[in-house]
Parts: sequence; C-alpha cells; structure tokens
Amino acid sequence: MTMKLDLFKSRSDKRSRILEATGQLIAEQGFHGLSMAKLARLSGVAAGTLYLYFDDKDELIRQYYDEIHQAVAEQLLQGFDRSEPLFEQYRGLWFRVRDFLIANPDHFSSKVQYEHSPFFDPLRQQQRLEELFDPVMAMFQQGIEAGVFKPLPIPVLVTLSLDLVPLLVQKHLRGYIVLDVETSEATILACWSAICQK
Amino acid sequence: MTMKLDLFKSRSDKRSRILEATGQLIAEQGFHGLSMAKLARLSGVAAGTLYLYFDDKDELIRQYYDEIHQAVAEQLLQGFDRSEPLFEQYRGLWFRVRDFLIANPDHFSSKVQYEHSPFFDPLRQQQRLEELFDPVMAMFQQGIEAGVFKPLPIPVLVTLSLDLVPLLVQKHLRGYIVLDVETSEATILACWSAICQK
Amino acid sequence: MTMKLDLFKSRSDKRSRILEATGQLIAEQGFHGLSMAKLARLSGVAAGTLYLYFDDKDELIRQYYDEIHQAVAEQLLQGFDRSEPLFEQYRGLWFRVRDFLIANPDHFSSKVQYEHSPFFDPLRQQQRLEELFDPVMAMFQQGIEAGVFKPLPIPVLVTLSLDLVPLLVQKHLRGYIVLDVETSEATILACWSAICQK
Amino acid sequence: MTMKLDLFKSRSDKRSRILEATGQLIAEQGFHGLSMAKLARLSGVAAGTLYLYFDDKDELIRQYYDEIHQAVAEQLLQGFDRSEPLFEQYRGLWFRVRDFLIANPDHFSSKVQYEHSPFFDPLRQQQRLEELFDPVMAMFQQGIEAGVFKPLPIPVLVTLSLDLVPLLVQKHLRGYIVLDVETSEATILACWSAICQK
DNA sequence: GATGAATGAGCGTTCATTCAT
DNA sequence: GATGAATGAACGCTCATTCAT
Repeated sequence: MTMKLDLFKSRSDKRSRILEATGQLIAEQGFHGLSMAKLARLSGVAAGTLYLYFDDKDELIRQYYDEIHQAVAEQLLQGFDRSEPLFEQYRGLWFRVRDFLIANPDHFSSKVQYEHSPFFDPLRQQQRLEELFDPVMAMFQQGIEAGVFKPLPIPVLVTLSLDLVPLLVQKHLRGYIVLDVETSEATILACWSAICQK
Repeated sequence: MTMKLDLFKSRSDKRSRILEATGQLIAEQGFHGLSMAKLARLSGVAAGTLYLYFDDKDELIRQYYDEIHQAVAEQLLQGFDRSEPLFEQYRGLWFRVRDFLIANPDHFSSKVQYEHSPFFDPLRQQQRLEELFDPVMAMFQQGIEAGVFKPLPIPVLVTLSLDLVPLLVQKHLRGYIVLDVETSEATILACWSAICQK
Repeated sequence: MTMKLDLFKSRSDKRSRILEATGQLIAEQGFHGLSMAKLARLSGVAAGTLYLYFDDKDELIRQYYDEIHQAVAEQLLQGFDRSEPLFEQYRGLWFRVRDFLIANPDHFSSKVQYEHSPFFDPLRQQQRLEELFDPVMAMFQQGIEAGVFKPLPIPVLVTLSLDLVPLLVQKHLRGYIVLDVETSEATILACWSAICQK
Repeated sequence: MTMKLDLFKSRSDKRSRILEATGQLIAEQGFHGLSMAKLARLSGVAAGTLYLYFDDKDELIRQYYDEIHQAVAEQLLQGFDRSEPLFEQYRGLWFRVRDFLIANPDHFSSKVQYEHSPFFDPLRQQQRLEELFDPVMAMFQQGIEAGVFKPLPIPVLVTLSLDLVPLLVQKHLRGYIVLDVETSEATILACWSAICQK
C-alpha cells in the first residue's frame, strides 16, 4: 500500500488535468511559482480554458485544496476502525499521518502557504475539517465521555496529540531529528500521557 | 508591562520607519502584499531610498525578521530565571509565549509565511534560534540529565511542550477555543505529563 | 528604383510593426533611447505584447539587426553580377553602398551603436556577414587568384576598398565633403589602385 | 617609450581623479556602465562633488573626451617631423596610430560609442580635430600642392590613408587578421598608391 | 568647497484576466 | 466549448540630479 496521493481522476478530463498540473507545479516550484500561464502550458490547455473551469485563480486554488484535503482525509481514515481500543485508534492514525507526510514531503509546506494566503477562509476550512474528520472527532468525544481523556476542549486534545505530527515530520525532513519507529512510539506514548486523565 | 512589540527604535530613523512599515504592511495585507512601492509609500520615503538602507527586497525581509526574532526572544526570555524549579521555568515561558502571541496576533502568521517563502534559509534560522533561545535549550538539557524529562531529543521535547502554543493561540484567535488562564493551566500540566518521566 | 529599405512586411503584422517602430525609435532617439515602454507606445501595442513576439530586449534587438542586415545585403547584392569584369563588379557595389547609406542616413550610426553595445556578439556577426556577402568574398578571392589584387588578406582588401564608404558618406552627410558622382568615381579609382598589383 | 596614455595630471586634484576614474570605468565596464554613483565611489569623491566640477553627465563626458583627444593627438604627433619626406611623415604617423590603438584597445570602441551618443556634437569635434591635427592637415595640403597627392578633398585623403587604421586594428584585435609589421608595410604602400597621383 | 542622503521618473519584465474568433 | 493573442497595472530596481548640512 502506497501513501502517495493519486487524485483528480473524476469529472471533466480537462478539469482533472488542470488540478493535477497545479499540484505538480506547486511541488516543483512552490506555491509562489504557480502562474496561470505555466499552469495552462503544463495542463496542455489554453490560458482561457482555465477560466471555463474556474472563476479565477483564487477559486482554482481553493478547489485544488478542497480536493486535496478530501483525498488526504480519505487516505488517513482508511483503516481507521472505531471498534478498536481508543489507544489503537489513536496510535494508528498517528502513524498514518506520519507516513503520509514523509511520503508527500511538500504537502505540509504547500498547505501552510495556502492557509496563510489571502485565498484562505478559516471558517470554511474548520467546517470542512470537522466533516472530513468526523470519526476522529467522535473518537475524542468518546474518550472524554468515557473519562479516559482529560475534559479539555476537543481542539486542544487534537493539538496535543495530532497537530504536532507535521511539526515533527518537518524537523525530521530538515534533519534536526530522526523520526524512526522507536522515537515515534515514544512520542505517541508521551502524547497519550498528555491527553489522558491521571 | 505590555507584551506589544516596540521595535526598530535604534540606528537611522528612516531605517526604523521602513522596518516598522514593513511590519504594518505584512500585518494588513499579508506577506504577499509586501511590495517595495507600497512600502515606500507607507514609510513616507521614496522608492529609491529603500535601497539606501537595504541591498534588495531579500535583504530587507531578512533583516526585518532578524530584528523581530531578536526582539521576540528578548521579550520571551525576560524574567526567565534558570534558578527557579524546572516546572516554574517552563510554565512561565509557556505563559509568556501565549501572552505575546495574543498581543501580537499577526506575528505567527507572518513568521509562518516567511518561513515558507523563497527568502527563507532554514539552516541559518535554526542556528539563530538555538543561539537566541540558548537558555531554553539548557533548561531542557538539565531536565533530561536530572532524569525529570524523558530521554527524547530536545527538538521533540520542544515540540511537545512549546511548539503547540502558537497552534493553540491560533485556534483561540479564530474562536475555536477559549484559551483562558484555566484552560492554559490545564494544558500546561498536560504538556508537562508528556515530557516528564513516569 | 529606390534604395530606401522596406522591411518587416512578412510574418505577423504586430511583429512587423514592432520592428518598424524599433527602427524609427533608434533613428529618432538613438540606440540609447530605445526603451520597451516607448517601443510599445510607438508600435501601438501593450508593453506585455512585446514579450509575445520576443523573449526579451536582447532578442528583439538581435532579431531587428538580423533582419536589417539580411535586407541590406539583399539590396546591395541586387544587380551584383559575378560575370562582369572585376572592376565593374567592384565599382557597382561601391555605388550601391554609397547610395544606400545616403538614402538611409541613420543606418550606419545605428549599426555602429549596436556593434558597440553589450548585446553584440562579434563572432556571430562575422559568420553572418561572411554568409550574407559570400559573392563579394568570392570576388576578392578571384581577384587575388588572377593576380589582379595584391596578395593581402581579404579583410584588409575589404577595408581598403569598401569599409571606407560609410566613413565617406558620414563626412558627406555632415557636410565636410561633397560625395558627388565625380568625387566618387575618383575615390573608386583611388581605392582600386590601393588593392591592385602594380 | 610606452604608447599607454597617462593623463589628467593637471588642474584640480579632484577633477583629475574624476576624469581618471571615468576612463577606468569605461575601460572596465564599457561606455554603458558609466554611472555617476560608481564614478563617485571610484574617484573617492561624494556624488554631489561631481557636480561642482561638471555641470552634468554630458559635460563630464564631453570634457573627458576633449582631454583624451588632446592627449592622443599630442602622443601621435610626437616625433611627427614636417621636414622629413612626405612618405616618411605619413608612414611614421600610420605606425604610431597602429601602435597606439593596439596599446589602448578600448580607446577606439569608447570613442565610437561617444561619437554616436547623444552627447556628441559633430561640428565641434570637427573643428577641434582640425586644430589638434593641424600639422597632418598641412602635410596633406603640401602633398596636394606639390602634385604628389591626388587633388581630392583632404578629408577624403585622410579617409583613404589614416581612417582605416582603426578598422584594421579592430579586425586584428578580433583575430580576423594579423596586423604585423609586414602586413602593415604592405598596407601602408597600398594606401600610398591610393592617395598618390599616377 | 564638499558631502551623501534623498528623490522619483524610468527601466525591463511578469502575470491574471479578457475576448474576438 | 476552446483558443491564445492581447492587455496594462504592477513588480523589483537603477540612476542622474538636488540640497540641507
């Protein structure tokens, strides 16, 4: 099973090719290197055609990240089994996030740039994330209700356990740490201590 | 005592005004909205004058963030007392970071945009941060040697305890959570569990 | 039959207009006065449009002079008949150069400015000239082999006979001399003495 | 005896330094690379000071070339002996021009750029040249009157004999020909044939 | 006389977007 | 639907010149 993303295989062929080229361009040249002209060339589509499928650059980028997030969520939740013990659910998710980010090293940077660009609407994003990751929210809810997790707001619990994985992977990719399985397991336990009662 | 930054009050007056305007422009329009022409207008300075004080846009941005980081480090470390008990040192720092980010709500976004821009040099940054926050590194080192903290790499301990503060403040500012003193204290304890042995 | 150049009448209409405006601008304001903004205005074209037809200013200038040189060569060699006696070939060419330079008084100055500008590549130019003026080179070769011309390097013979025409026309245009037919005929004979044996 | 120019050793020290730096800058970076800021730096003088000695850039350049031409004329006429036979006078001058241009390979290019720049006033130049090279004009006049030279206008005779030296040296420096003593002597004789009766 | 900080018009170039075909 | 030529405002940057000190 690969963690590499394979996307955009639906709807209009042109639309898919454009979004695919968007990803490729961002990966190769960074968020700032995304110009409509380059995008048209790489998509094999005329410049004007971009505007048949997307209102403007903003919309294109928004839709690109919407689809990315959708796909990422599906991939991360594949194998997420709510019937497992809480710790197993959490630990599995932690590893899937780690593996995905290591397999897609540009993803996090690209996402961060998007989230701090003028295109980004934080409220819209929050709603989508809650929908996409509803099972994860449910897991935290269950843990609180069962008295296993501390009675902190769920977003705090998420930060204490999952939000730091991208930060750790980034340090790993830059060579500041080595996030091997052993270190990961220790960190997972550390986070588990953070969110659990007692 | 205010946590609001008051910077650039040294060297040439023009240079200060330019750097101040840089901060204002990034806060108002985002990193992408920083153009030399706008900057000149807001500084009340001619376009060419910018180049008397900075070699080019790269240099200007680099120097802007160098000064910002210097000032932030000084402010965060003010009152950081290595003779206090470990927990007190850590807790005090946690609160100062929180208070600073709440008082300077654009700081984190601006920093993140910079760090994912083509101007950014991660190696140089890493070195500077270790110098600026040397006492904090020493605190973690001491905690490990005393057997209080888990024997994890220091960058991991940093992530588990301090790197999440910006994420939490961001959620606070967006209204997903309320990071009041009570929640903060609970979170501080949670992080403390994460990094401590046992 | 006019000696005035009529160029750029092929390919895209816009491209022609740009090159025509280039010539006009150089004639009116000199090589140094050629800016892309002025060029766009005079061409009746938007600034960005220039870059649809030419990669950058260098390329535009290079292509402008390539086309000019091509057209000039064609015009100067029109009626150049290798079957005529050597003297007739040479004399005819001399007059066509004179007439052309008088009809296009800015041509020489423009050419000289180009050849001393940073855009200019002397090697490339030399090759092109030898190709364009191949029949003239052949004429000199033939003269040497027939023992009519002195056994000097061809470029020296060219200088002794043809390179001075622009200098003379320049003096004529500035009013230092009057290069009428009589003076021309005398000068042609003088040059002929210079290059011929005995 | 060197043919290298040593100039500007008179009048105000600052003025000399500025003109010296002008020559150095043109030699190193070409005519186009001459900016007032660089010139000030290289002269060791403040930008504003340039305008104490010269009205503007035009004037500075004009005065620079005036002094250059003066010095060049003096150097070329050193040893020019009107009492020698005509051919010896002419031959000696030819060689001094050749040697000077080879020793100062940038001189010709710089002069040509100047003469085709907007700073240049051809009438003024013509008058100065006739004054500076008065003995040479006299030589040609004498040759005509003695019936040795063809009764052509003097500027034509100058072109036929001396104006081509720079062209030949340029071809020499670019490697198209080798202007050694032998070739020079042959060319001198060729030019002599061009200007002499018979 | 001498300074050098300051100016601002101008430079070559890019790019999101439009629209006639 | 699809094209791609065309736009023109905006970009980062340079430079001859001025003027308060």
